Amino acid sequence: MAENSHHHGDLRNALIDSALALLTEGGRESLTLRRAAARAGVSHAAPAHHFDGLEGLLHAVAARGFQVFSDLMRQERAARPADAQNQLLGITNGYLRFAAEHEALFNLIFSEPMKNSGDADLIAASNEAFQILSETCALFEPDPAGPFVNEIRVWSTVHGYAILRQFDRLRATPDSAVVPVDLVLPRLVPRQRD
Amino acid sequence: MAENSHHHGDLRNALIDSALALLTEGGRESLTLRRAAARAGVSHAAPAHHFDGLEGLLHAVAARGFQVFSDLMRQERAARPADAQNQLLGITNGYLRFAAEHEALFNLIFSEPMKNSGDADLIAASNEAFQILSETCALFEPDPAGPFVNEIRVWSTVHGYAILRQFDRLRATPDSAVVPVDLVLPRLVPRQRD
DNA sequence: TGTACATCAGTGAACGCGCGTTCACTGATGTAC
DNA sequence: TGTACATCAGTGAACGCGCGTTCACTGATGTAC
Repeated sequence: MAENSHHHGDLRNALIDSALALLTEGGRESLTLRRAAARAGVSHAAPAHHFDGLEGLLHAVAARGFQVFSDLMRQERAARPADAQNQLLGITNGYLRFAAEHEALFNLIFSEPMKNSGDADLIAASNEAFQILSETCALFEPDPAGPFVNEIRVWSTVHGYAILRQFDRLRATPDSAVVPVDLVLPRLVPRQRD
Repeated sequence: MAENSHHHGDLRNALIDSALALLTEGGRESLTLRRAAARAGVSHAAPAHHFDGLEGLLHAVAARGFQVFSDLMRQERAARPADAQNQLLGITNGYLRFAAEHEALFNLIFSEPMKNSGDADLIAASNEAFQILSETCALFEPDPAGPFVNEIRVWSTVHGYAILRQFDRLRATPDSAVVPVDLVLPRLVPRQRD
């Protein structure tokens, strides 16, 4: 692909990269189609060839966000011993790292416009992330109350914990220590080997 | 106060009311200073006399949001038997009702611009809501791991549960039943009477 | 291999829009005396 | 009680801004033959 070419080659991905950078630097409010285009070194009309408006770009960014999210969880899980408890801690650690290190992106993927998006890529990426959490919960005995109960318990807890941390609500007073996530997670029973 | 008066009388509160209505009808994106003014039947320049820009209005709306939040929790708690478990269920029910019935407002009060706001009213209202949850947790034995652990466990769980519900993630498949919150909350030990 | 041509991705000017903000103003309210 | 006056809350015109979108265009790419 020639330098100064009229054709970019992979503008779609370049725009998503630019959008992620804008998000990181200035949060959701500083992410616009025009800014993403400028940052990718392209005219402001160019994105229209790749995304269905700003919302289309947001969906694509969120889909990419879920991929980063999944990668972090898998990475943290792989770095730990294979027993259920450690695997779960890996997942939750990845979850919390994502919320902390990619705060604006984390907030975006769980924001209003991502509900019922209908965007196939986004739905797939989101399902994949949730799948990772689910399969790790499968290392434990199912809660007697029914299937999927453990998944929701873990997932609710870690998500809420991430949000409370964003608002610095994890300590009783400004002086006291933060309550660590290990103390907060439900205590599940590892599945018996047969 | 005369009809058609040049002076409104209680414009500040009227603007907050208008803002809440806009929020309910169209979400955060449809809440602007100009629209709130128009809805309150006042010129678009009037809000400047009462709020420090859009952000000031948002903070005031969020403070009011936390009051509604607190009221709902107290109301649900008061409607139940006095034992610890029922009181806690009341609180969480209020929490979840607020998230469901005032979704945009719920999302606003936990949104980026509300972090480190420095707005005294907002901080007070937010502390009050959290206080209600804390005092209800005080009906249970503290977790041996330390103070404030139960608070964070309950709070993380119910908050995460509310978010997952917004994204319809409380069921394993579109056909299966929603996992109810009672199964998800941590099982705490009621405090012994002395 | 070369030529003609269709397709496609990016350009740049132009558009209208709603936004927050400023400003001189006005008219009502409240206070001093 | 009445008058003068300061204060304050709301007006309406005007501003500049960045936004998304449209449109005719151009130049590169890819394909048919």
